[in-house]
Amino acid sequence: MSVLRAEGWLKDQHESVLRQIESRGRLRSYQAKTLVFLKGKSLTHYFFVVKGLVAVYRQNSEGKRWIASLIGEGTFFPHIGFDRPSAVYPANAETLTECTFLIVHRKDMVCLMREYPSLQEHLTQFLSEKNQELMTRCSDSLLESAAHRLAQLLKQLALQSEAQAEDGWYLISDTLTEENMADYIGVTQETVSRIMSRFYQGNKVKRVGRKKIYVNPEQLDR
DNA sequence: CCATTAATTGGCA
DNA sequence: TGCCAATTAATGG
Repeated sequence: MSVLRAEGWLKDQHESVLRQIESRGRLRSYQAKTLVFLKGKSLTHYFFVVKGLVAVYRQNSEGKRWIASLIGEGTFFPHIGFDRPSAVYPANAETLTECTFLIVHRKDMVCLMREYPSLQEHLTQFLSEKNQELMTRCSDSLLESAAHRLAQLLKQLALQSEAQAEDGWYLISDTLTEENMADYIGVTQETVSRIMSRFYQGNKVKRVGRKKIYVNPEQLDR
């Protein structure tokens, strides 16, 4: 039954609300690197991430892409279209890992918002936070170095996973490839690799195999 | 063990 | 920094 937990975006929501959302959605699993929706297509569904990680991105005609936002467990996407029946998806979305979503029709989502004011309020707050994040990322892209942007991303992932912290080190496991990070901060994967090498040498980041990345947020700030 | 995919490195624009 | 090429390393059957 309860696949949605009161964590992440749904934190502080009553159990009854979670169940209502669940009752109006259907579960579906996707393999890694699967397209979820395309930019410009009619916005018919919202996706709650029960498991996995998704990239919402735009791409130019030459194939270069920019990840506008990373969607992890406990939140949903896209973040627009609640007000307009004719809304279209604002970007493409692709699973970076194997994923499980609770998929809800746009219309049902709108009804839920109306029926549960707490959800509506939550959404407003959530959107304003996202707005701030986006502004910061955009200004960082123009004002800060690539190393700084990568550091911000790693810290965000570290604190977000918040699972395994030990003496200042956080584990980020099995999520982003360096290519994903590159698409997120707007550089090539070679550049990410070189910056990562500097982080290893500066004891800001450690790596075990290809999958486990340990981050030390404090060292990263120096 | 092999095939595939990811990460690293050097050279040059 | 980006782009290309070559190489090495890890991962998943």
